[in-house]
Order: sequence, then structure tokens, then C-alpha cells
Amino acid sequence: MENRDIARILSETADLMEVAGEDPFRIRSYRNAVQAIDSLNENIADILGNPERKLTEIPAIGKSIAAHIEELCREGKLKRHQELCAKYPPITLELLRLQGLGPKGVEVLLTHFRVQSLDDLERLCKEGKLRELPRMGEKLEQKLLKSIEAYRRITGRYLISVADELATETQQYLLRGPGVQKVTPAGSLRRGKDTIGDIDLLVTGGEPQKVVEYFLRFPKISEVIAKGENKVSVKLREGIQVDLRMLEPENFGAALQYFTGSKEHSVALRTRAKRMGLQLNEYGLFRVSANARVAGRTEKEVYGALGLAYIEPELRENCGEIDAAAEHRLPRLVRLVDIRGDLHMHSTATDGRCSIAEMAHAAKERGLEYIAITDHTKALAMANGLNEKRVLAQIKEIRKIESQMEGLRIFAGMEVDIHQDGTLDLDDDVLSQLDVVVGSVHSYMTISPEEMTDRLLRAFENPCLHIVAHPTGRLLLRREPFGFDLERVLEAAKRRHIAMEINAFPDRLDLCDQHARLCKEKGVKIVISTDSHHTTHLQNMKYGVLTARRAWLEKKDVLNTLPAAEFKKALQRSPAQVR
DNA sequence: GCCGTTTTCGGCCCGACTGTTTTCAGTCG
Repeated sequence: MENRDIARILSETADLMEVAGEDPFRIRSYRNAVQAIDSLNENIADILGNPERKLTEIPAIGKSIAAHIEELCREGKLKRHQELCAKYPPITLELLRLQGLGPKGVEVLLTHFRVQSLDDLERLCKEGKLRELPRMGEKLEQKLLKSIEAYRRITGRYLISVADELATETQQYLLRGPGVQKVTPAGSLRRGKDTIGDIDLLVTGGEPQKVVEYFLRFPKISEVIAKGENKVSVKLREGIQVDLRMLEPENFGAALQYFTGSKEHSVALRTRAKRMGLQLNEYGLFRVSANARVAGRTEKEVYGALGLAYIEPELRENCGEIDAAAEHRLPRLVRLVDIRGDLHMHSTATDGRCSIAEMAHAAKERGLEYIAITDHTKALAMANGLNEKRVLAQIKEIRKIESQMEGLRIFAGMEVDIHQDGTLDLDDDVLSQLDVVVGSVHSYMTISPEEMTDRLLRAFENPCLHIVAHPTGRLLLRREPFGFDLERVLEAAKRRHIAMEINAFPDRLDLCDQHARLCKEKGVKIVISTDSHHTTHLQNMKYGVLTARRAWLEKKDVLNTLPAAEFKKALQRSPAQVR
């Protein structure tokens, strides 16, 4: 059993314990253990297999949970979990995901109405039945109807990080298959979209039949959806669908183009081909009159034969890239290796799980030249946010750690809350002592778009602010972005010389690709940061870079591609920009 | 259920909003 499966079952157990009204502190222990497992760098199976190691070495895992994990790895299931699953219907876990419903509400709905599905709940809300229950009323019914709609919209999609990991695992398994030479992910995963519907994998080499046979023995497969000569579709245990296609090398380029999409991009390409007397399909590019094959082995060949420069997958959304490729004015997209700094991360001082020194060493190991430690400020009480006094102490600590390290610049920063009225959560004289001030909205996210616009504009008036973190507050598959007048805010950001963040945390990816592209058009600089709460999160930078590439961003558009000293200089705001 | 210790029990994050109440439970971040 893998870490992910163990974490999932423990997390479900915690959810169900909550519905059952068990001790909240016990439940929190389960959740802490889940977090610990999620951010673990090694396989639990390896620890169990090593007689010199103990699970209880892992912080947040004690005797009981260690026993649970051992039971899971031995039996493949957990008695405690199964008992709870028997007690509550399968819909319980989904109901808990709905905004506006917590464990108490779910428990009441289950016992009073015997809700078995989202449809059941939807009907009850529409018929106004919920208001029969204590502490439930019309507003809640309306809220839940909205939540159900939002939930339906997002189910069946996965965060790019989840799809990426599963695709990599599947790919590695396939590469060990008979005669397999190459396994290439295509589809929205290759285009770097923020959420992924299914995983497309293209395989070359080996006899298709034997490869299919081998693939169907992949232990993670839970269901075979379709099986043909050259194509297999399966569902993995995590629920995501994987489509496997076996290709001839001579078709590879055309097929890769076809299966990478997007659909809109491919349609535009085929239209262009047709106008040139050519036909493009997944098997190649053909001259219709001569019935002859023109290209197909590589994508470059296909694009070239269509009179186009090679178009990077991230740009293939039919948003101007084909014209740009024809006129040889495609951007030189920013790359992961261009990134020199990471300007948003947390430490144990607030809700991070590693010390400043641990974060710094991990960043240096990843080849970064500079970082900023940006813990939360006091308004975020749930994260133990820092007040002025603690901020000053942390600045001193950071200077000390930096002086003991070679080859890494550590900026003293803060992720300072932007209050409802647009003021910042720290005194200006403390803010002015920080190297990097990242401003964030974490509260009052449901105010009107007009109020949110005013709030951000007001925050920009603070001369200490440098960067706006996760500007729309969205949580992918969970929470919609809050609304504000983006154009107005970006114009102000340009005038005030304030940068916007692409938050690389896979749940956020905020700004999104389209918004980041608007920044470029408006001349607003971008900073790509990981918002790491653990050293393992530093690797999420690649998802932020993918989003930046989808936004057509080049190295010069992204401030943290600059060397440390130049970056610091680039943050500075002139008196005119502050006024 | 975990952790730290003032070392085997007691503390564990908590303020604010929302909607439903008529003094506050549930949810959220």
C-alpha cells in the first residue's frame, strides 16, 4: 500500500469520525497524521520493511496510528475505517465536501432524511424540506443548491499535480514493458492545464497486443473501460481515466499533435492544412492531390510543413498562437531553469512544517539563488500569525541564518494580510524593515466585487507592498475565485509598480493563465512562487512555470528570473510610484 | 490520538460570520 492510499483512508476515517461526533482532538490527530504522510519523502512500506526504523519516528504518528498503518499495509484495509463506512452511506464523504455543510449538518441530513445521493439533497432543497429541521432554513437551501452545482462542475477533474504523479507512475511501469521504447503524456497534462480530466499516454515500440496485455496487469487499474487493438482505456484506483494508445514511429508526431490538442487548436490547424491543399489527421499530414504523405514523424515536421514555427504545447489553445507561429513572433517561453528565487514560503513560526533553516537548505539544494521567508501576520490567528514584535525577532533570526549559509540569499519577508478596509496587518515602520512584502486576502472574501476592488487599490497605496499573493483566492475544485475589477487593479499595479504572483501551489495556480497573460499585456510584472509549507512543496514551482508559459510569459516578464541583487532592485518603488 | 513533560495527564488555534435564533450552534478560514 502506498502513502497516498494510507493517507486517503485515514482522512476518510477522520471525516466519518467527525460525522459520528467523536472527540475533536482525536480527529485532529488523524488529520495531523494525514498531513505528515502527505509530506513524507519516503515510502511507508520501506520504513515498515526496515527493522531499524519505526513509524512512530514520524512526528504526528504515535502508537495507535502506527498500528492502523501496519494493519492497512498487512490487510489492505482498516477495521476502524470499515466499521464507519458500514455505519454511513457512501454519499457521506461527498456531502462533507459541500460548502455550507459540516459534519453536524451531514449527520442530521442522513438520520432525518436518509439522504443517499446529491439528487436526494437537491430535491429536498428545492422542495423546501430542510427548513423543517432545527437551525436550517431557506438561505441554507439556496446555498446548498449552489454548492451542489459547483460540486458537479468540478467532479471528474483532478489537480495537475495528482494527474502528473499518476501519469509518471504509469509511464514508469509501461517503460518496463515488453519492447516499449517511449511513453509520452499528451492531452491537457502536456499542455499544463491547471486541472486534468483524463491522462493520455502514447506508446511506441513493442507489439501492441503484448503491451496491452502487460499494461492490464498494472496493479493500480481498478476497471477496464475499453480494450481494442491499439487503444485501451482504464480507470485507476484514484478514479482517474487513463487512455493508452499504441503508435507506429512514423505517425508519432502527427499523433502526438492530435492527442495533445487542444481541440480548438487542432481544428484551426486542420482548417489551415485544408486551405493549403493538405489533410491533417492523427496518422500524418497528406497532400490530397498526390495522395502522398508530407509529414508525421515529429511534431516539428508537421508544423513546419504547415508553414509554422514549432508551437509549444502550453500555447495550443487557439488563442493567437497559430498566427504568431506563421509570422515567427512566438514568445520564447520562460523555463523552470530560468527561475532563480522563490519569494513565498512559510516556516514553523506560523503554519509551515519546517524550520527556516530547513527551508533554506532545501531551496539551495534545488539550485535556487535566493528565497524569501514570508510567514503569516497576526490577523491570521488560525495560523498563529506574527505580530510586530515577533516579526522583528524573525528578521533577526533570518539575518543570522543567512550569515551562516553560503550561496543562498534569504530575504526577510512577510505574507501580510490585507484587511477588509485595504490596510495592511502590520505597522508601516515594521513593514519598511522587510525586504519582501507579499500582501494577501484571507478574510472577508465574499464582499462585493466593487468593495474588493477598492480594498486592493487601497492596499496598493501602502508604499511597503511589493507583491500580491494568490490574487483571486481561488482553490481549484473547491472554491471559486472572488470577483474584482481585474483590469482596474492591474492598471493600478502597473502605475504603482506592484507585482502579481502566480502561486504555484497546485490547489491555487493563482493568477491563472488568462489573468497572467493580461498582466503581460498591461505591463505588470509577475513573480512565480511556491507558497511552500514544507520542503517537499518547493518542487511545485514547475506547475507555476507551466501556468506562466500558458500565459505566454517570457523570462523578462518574470521578476524572479533576475539575479538576487537585481531582483531586490526591481522590487523598489520610486516616490512617484508610491504617491 | 499525539505530545511534552511542570514525565503518564492535560492541552491541543480561535475569532468571526451566518442564519437561525432570541442567546448561539455550526461553519469557515
